[in-house]
Amino acid sequence: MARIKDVAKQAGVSVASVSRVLAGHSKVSESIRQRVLGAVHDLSYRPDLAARRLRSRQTDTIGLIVSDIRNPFFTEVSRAVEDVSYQHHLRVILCNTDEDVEKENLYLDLMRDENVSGVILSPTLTTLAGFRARDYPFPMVLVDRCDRDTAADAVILDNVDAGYRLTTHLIDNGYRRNIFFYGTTSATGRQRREGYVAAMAAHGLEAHAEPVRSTATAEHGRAAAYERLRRRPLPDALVASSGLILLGLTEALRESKLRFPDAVALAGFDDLPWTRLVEPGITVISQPLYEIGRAAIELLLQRIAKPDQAVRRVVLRGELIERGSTAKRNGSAGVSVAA
Amino acid sequence: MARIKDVAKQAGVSVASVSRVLAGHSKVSESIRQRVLGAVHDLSYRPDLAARRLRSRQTDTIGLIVSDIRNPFFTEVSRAVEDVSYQHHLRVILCNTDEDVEKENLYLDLMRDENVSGVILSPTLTTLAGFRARDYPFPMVLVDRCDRDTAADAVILDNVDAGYRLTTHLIDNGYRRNIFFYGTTSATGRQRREGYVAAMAAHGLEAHAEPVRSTATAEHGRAAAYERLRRRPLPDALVASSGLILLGLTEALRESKLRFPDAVALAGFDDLPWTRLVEPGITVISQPLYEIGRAAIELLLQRIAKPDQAVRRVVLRGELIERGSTAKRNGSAGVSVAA
DNA sequence: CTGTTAGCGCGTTCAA
DNA sequence: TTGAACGCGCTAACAG
Repeated sequence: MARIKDVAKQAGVSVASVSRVLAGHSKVSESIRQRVLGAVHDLSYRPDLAARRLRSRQTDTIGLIVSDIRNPFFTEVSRAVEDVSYQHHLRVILCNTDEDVEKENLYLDLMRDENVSGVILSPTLTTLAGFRARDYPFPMVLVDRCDRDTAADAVILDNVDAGYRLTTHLIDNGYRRNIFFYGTTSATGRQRREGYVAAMAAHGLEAHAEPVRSTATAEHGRAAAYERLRRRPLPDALVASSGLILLGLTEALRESKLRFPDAVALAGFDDLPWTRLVEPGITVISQPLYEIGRAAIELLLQRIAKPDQAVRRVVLRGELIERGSTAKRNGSAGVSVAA
Repeated sequence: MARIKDVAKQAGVSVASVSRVLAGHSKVSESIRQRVLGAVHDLSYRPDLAARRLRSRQTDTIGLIVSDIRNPFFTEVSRAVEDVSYQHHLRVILCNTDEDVEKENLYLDLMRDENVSGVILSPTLTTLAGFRARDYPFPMVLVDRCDRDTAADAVILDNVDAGYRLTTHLIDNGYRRNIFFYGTTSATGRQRREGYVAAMAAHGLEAHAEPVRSTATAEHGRAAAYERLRRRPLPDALVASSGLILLGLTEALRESKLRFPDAVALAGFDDLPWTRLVEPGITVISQPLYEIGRAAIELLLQRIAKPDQAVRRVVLRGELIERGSTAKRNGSAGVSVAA
C-alpha cells in the first residue's frame, strides 16, 4: 500500500506538496501538480481515510436513524438520503431503533463517537419530548416526526390537515361511524388522530380512536381491527394512521370476510402499489416519500454548512387519492349535502 | 472533549494503563482499573474512533451494496444485516448501485478506502462474471446472486429448482402456455428461467421467456406484460422471476381487465403481504428473506475471523405457496395426470 | 503489572 | 510556491 511519502519520493517533492495537490485548494505549480498526479497514478495511491479523519476532524459521513427500514416510508426516505449523500461524497450509516429509546440512544452515542457530519433522525416519542437539536454535538434534522415546539430542523407532512381531509372525505361520502386506528409510538399517529377528531367534531360526530402499538409490523393493527370487527354493530369505516396499520386493517377485513366498501369502508396513508391492486382500490393520503427524504438530507447539508442559521421546517401536504374503498354511499349524507 | 491523556492525569496513571483498561484484554490491577473507570466517568471520556482506527487499522464497519434498497428483497436482507451487525458492534454503510457497474465499482473502491472489515454485495452481472472474492482487499460475501463457479462465499436461493417447481405447479394445474418474464440484470432471473425452461421441456411444452430490464422498478415488467396481453391468443399463465416483476405483471393484468386465474393465471416470487391480499391470492415461491440476510452477515463474520478458510455457500430452498391465482383448471392436464 | 515512547498517515503550520 | 517538522489521539512495543 503506497503512502503519501512514497508518492512524494516518486514525484521528487515533499509530502506537503502531495497533500496540497490532492486537496486542490492551495496554489501549486503546474509542473509539481503533474508530477504528483503521475506518481499517484503510478503507485495507485489512495489517501488513508483514517489518518485524514484524525487530522481533519471530519468524516464525511452521515447517520440515518429510523425505527425500521422495512417500513416502506423509511425505505423510500433512505433511498433518497443515500442518493443525495452519494452525490455529495458522503457515506450513510444505517440504524434501526425499533422504537426502542435505549437503542436510539446507543445509536445517537455512536454518531457522536463516529463524529459524523450530521444525522437524520426519526425520533421516538420519548426523545422528541423537549427535543433540541443543539443539545447534540452534531447537526441533526428530524424526519416524519416533530412537534410544533420542537427546536430542530424537520421535514414532515401536515399530519393534522391530512387526518382532517381523509376523515372529511369519508363523512362526505356518507360514512359517519368511523374508527381511527393510530400508532401510539410516534407523534405522527397522534397528529393525524387530532385531524380526525377535529373533522368528526366539525360534523357533530363522535370520534372513536383506537390506539395501536404499531411497532414496525402490521400485526398490531390487524389484531386491533379484528377484535373490533367481531363486535356489532359494525362501524361504517376503518381509518389507518399509517401504511403499516392500513395493511393490518386490510388483512383483518379479509380475515373477517368483510368486503369494502359494502360492509365497511377503508382508508389510510401511503400510496403503495398494493393499495391500488387490492380491489376496488384503497383510498389513501399519499405522501411524497422520496421528496421527504430529499428535503431532509438537503436541510441537513445546509445545516452543516451554516450551523447557526435559524431552525427551518419543511411541511409537505399529502394528496388525497380517492379509490373504491370509500365509494359514495347511496342515500348518504354526502348526497344529501350535495343536493 | 476529554482525551486519553486527560483521563490518565485525572486517574494518576499513564495513558497506556487507560488504554489497557479500555481494551480489557490486558492484565491490570483492580485499583488502577477502578481509578481509570472513575476518571472515564467523571470526564465523560469517549475514545476517539478516528485515532483508534488509524492506529489499529480496523474500522468495525461493514459495507452493504445492493441494487436498490426499495426492492423488498433487499429491504429485508438489509434489516437482518443491520440487526446482526449491531449485536456485534459493527456499523453498516448502505449503498445502492441501481445495477450500474460504474456506481458499483465506485462503492467497492469506497469500501477499500474505508478499510471496512467486510462487504456484503449483490453483484451486477458484469461484476459477477469471473468474480473472485480474493481479488478484493477485504472479506466479501455475495448475496442473492452467484454462479456455480463463482469463487466467493455466497447465500442464494436454489433458483433453478425454484423456477422448476413453480412452473411444474402451473403445468400440474392445467396451465400449458406459460410465459416467463425474467429480469436480465441479475444472475437470479436467468437461473430461475433455466428451471422454467427445464420444467416446460420435461412436459414437452414450448418455453417462452420474455426478458425484462427490471431495474428496481416494476414498470418494465408491467410494460412487457401489457404488450403481450394485447396480442391473441392469450397465454395460459404469466410467471414472474422476481417480486418486482410480479408486481408489474399484476398491474398489467389489472390494466388489461383480465382476471386471474380465469383469463390468465399468475405466479411469481416473494411472499409479500400484498400477494395474499390481491384476490384470490397470488401463488409464489417464498424466500426466507431475513434468513438470507442473517446467513450472509454470519458468513461474513466467519470469513473475517478466518480469512483463509475454504469458500462456503449457503443454498436455501424456496417454499411454494399455492393460492387462487393458479387454481386448478377444469378438465385440465393436472386432473388427467392425477386420474 | 506499569510507564515511557514511538509511530499509525496525514494536514498544516512556519520559514525559507 | 515549497519543504521540514509537528501533532491529531491512540495502541503496542519495550523497558523497568
